[in-house]
Amino acid sequence: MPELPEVEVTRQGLLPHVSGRTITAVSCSGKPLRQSVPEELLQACLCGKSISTVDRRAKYLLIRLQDSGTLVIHLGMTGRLGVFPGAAAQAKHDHLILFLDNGMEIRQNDTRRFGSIALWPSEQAKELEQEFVSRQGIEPFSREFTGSALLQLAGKSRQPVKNFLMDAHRISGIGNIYANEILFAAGLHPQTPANTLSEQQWQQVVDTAVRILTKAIEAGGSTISDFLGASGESGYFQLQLAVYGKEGTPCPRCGLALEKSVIAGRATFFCSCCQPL
DNA sequence: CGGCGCACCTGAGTGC
DNA sequence: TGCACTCAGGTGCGCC
Repeated sequence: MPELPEVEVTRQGLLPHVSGRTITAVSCSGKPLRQSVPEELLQACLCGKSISTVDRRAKYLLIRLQDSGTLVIHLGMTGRLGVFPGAAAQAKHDHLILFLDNGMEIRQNDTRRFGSIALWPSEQAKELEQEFVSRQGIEPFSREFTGSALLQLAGKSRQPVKNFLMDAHRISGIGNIYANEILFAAGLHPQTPANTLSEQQWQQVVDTAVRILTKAIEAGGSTISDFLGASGESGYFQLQLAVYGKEGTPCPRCGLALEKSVIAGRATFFCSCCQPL
């Protein structure tokens, strides 16, 4: 599910309910996620610690502890985080529960288990975070996200621009849905080889991406008041989508039927008139 | 090295 | 109703 906007909305929803709270106990389902969950490490490093804040980097949530340790959660395709009263029934596929000192619980739920949970213990947090950051692509809400930076990143790559946008090692946070939406809004065919875009066109991609991601976060923000106990359910929202999942329906700009194809194994939606190759 | 295909996993939807 | 099959918004590995 989550792309950058959903993760950011989860962060914003989580923050007021967890910052300053102390974790009193930890419970794991025992089932592996993408990697196995380091249960003993979590028990040792989380119990008795208070949460200072929650940050986001790319699609990862960074739950910061007062001792500078960091709990790193990736939601994968189906992951959710929510804050529940202890009395609330647990859900199928809850894999991590953090018990808080006010009787509430942070619950991580992930049906397909494509997510991940890791911990940077305080002693190694700095270097582990540096290593982590070095693997991530440009953050769309950072100053480095510019047309000239993308032009340079693209270099000679003939990779379709859609794959380029979705490549987390180059740009972080843009998944299949928003890649489709951004390219439609920017008037670029998803198959356009990355090395053929001008700096101006990259700048157009940058501006469009920021606009669409911002709108999506705002749309999600309106549901944050329901965050508590909702398992993120209402924290997930859908920006009004122009093309994703809409093959056969009229293009919102020109009225021609939208098309669907598969690029790199991912469903791709576009208007062949507004996004010429 | 770059780029593609695939595997990881469960569940929802579809068609017979 | 049941079964078989397809598809799903992420990521990283292996392979050419």
